[in-house]
Amino acid sequence: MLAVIEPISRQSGGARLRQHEVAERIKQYILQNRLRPGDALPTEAELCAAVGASRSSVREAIKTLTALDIVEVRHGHGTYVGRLSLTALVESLAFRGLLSRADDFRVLAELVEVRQTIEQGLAPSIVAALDDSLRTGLGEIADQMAELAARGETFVEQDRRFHLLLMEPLGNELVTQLTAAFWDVHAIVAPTMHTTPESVQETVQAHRAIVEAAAAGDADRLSAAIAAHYVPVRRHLQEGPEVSGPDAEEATA
Amino acid sequence: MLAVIEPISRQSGGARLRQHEVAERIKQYILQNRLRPGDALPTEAELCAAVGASRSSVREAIKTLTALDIVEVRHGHGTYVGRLSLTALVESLAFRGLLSRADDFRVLAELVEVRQTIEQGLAPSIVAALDDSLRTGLGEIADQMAELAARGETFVEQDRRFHLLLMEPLGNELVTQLTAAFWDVHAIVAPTMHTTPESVQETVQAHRAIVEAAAAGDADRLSAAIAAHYVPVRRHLQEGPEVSGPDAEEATA
DNA sequence: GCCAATTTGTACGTATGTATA
DNA sequence: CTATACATACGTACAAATTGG
Repeated sequence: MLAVIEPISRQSGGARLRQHEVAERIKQYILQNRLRPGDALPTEAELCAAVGASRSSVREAIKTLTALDIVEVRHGHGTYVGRLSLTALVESLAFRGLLSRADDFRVLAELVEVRQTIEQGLAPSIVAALDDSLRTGLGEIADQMAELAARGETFVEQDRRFHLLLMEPLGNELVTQLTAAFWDVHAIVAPTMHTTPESVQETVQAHRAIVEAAAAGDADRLSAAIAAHYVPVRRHLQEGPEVSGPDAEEATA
Repeated sequence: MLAVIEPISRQSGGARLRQHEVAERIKQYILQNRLRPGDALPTEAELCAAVGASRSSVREAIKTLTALDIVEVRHGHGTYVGRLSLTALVESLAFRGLLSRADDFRVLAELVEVRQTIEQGLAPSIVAALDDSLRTGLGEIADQMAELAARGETFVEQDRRFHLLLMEPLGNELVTQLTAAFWDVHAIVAPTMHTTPESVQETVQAHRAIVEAAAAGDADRLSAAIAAHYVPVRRHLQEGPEVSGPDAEEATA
């Protein structure tokens, strides 16, 4: 079972780091055995014996792969193939945004441009893949937003689900995950962004317009509605960093 | 200097892992001291003393942050703030692609759809930001491609530079980095993709058409040229996995 | 609920490789 | 070339979490 992993030759050409070699071996092991997310990996002790490295090196290699969600470790249970999510992208981009947040929101502005480009560009595909359940689903979320806004409450989770539901019928898992990732980054870097009463109403109306355009099956109208949706977001980002979010301690958690 | 980092209280609410706490402290240290990529971080020994953790925990935390390019370690020199690149996204997506490659190219097909959506969606902005140096730059790369193709050689690096140069004038660093990242993922998962003589010629012509459309300042024509550019790519992906690339050992390196 | 086995997490000491002065 | 500072690797011991009897 572990025969596929061969010990590392000390003098193997490139004098690279031990942990890198080990990480490569583990990736190869997953690929060659065609493992899937959730499948069990050898224990640390077995890996040490298999690749001929110390436990420290094996653990540091595992740490790297864990950060990329290639492997997943459960304390006291074992090591498994990870879900290969985009958590690494979220953490990396979020930290970049937090670093530049004090100066300006350039990173976030760029992110919004990417989000808008993707959503508008996929508008034709969205109307083509339209579905009754999707129509009603989007409508319900928009209704919930209006309700919550009327009560003076926020609707961050509804907003996230709305944009994910919009992308879901495309059947493109990467698009869905990128949408979620970008939304999460935005939420981490500027969580309390549009909370003024006016922009809340503006946002509710924008989502309504998107629902109606999608229901009408008009791609151009949908594209325009999406563009309008991001107008208040862009405006807040240009107003400067004084809107601010929580302190660094909580933001990175 | 290190006073900002406070020791970790054992009983601080969530009974989380040591290394996670340490990683958070390091991130906070970077944020609170407003460090920039390349700035020096305390040595491992100093970090140990500052957060009250052992070398093992500190090193594992650093490993996690290194994978996200939040910190960068130079052997025998020290630890520094990382460049915050998208290497983590590349590694993660590339491995996902390699995992599914044996079965199909679904992941890669999804990636191409995202690339095409972004490039087409930004076509209007590109023609708006057009520049003489950009025009000539794109033209030169296209010429090089044609030359190399005539000699029966490949032009992977030219292809990469072409698409990066196309995005550069937008001034959106995230778009540029995402373009590079997606291209790299594609190159890792399917490096020897379009090498049949016909598709090579097709690709050369496609890039020519993009240059001409951009030079003409016609956004719709540019969008169409980009769409045409991806047609042969999509075709190869649909043809199935038998085109194959290198074995797993080299692919993950 | 308790105990024991397995597995990962943390700590510490030591030696080695690497870069700088 | 020597000395110093630092990261890397190895090994051992123990703590914490999970599972099963």
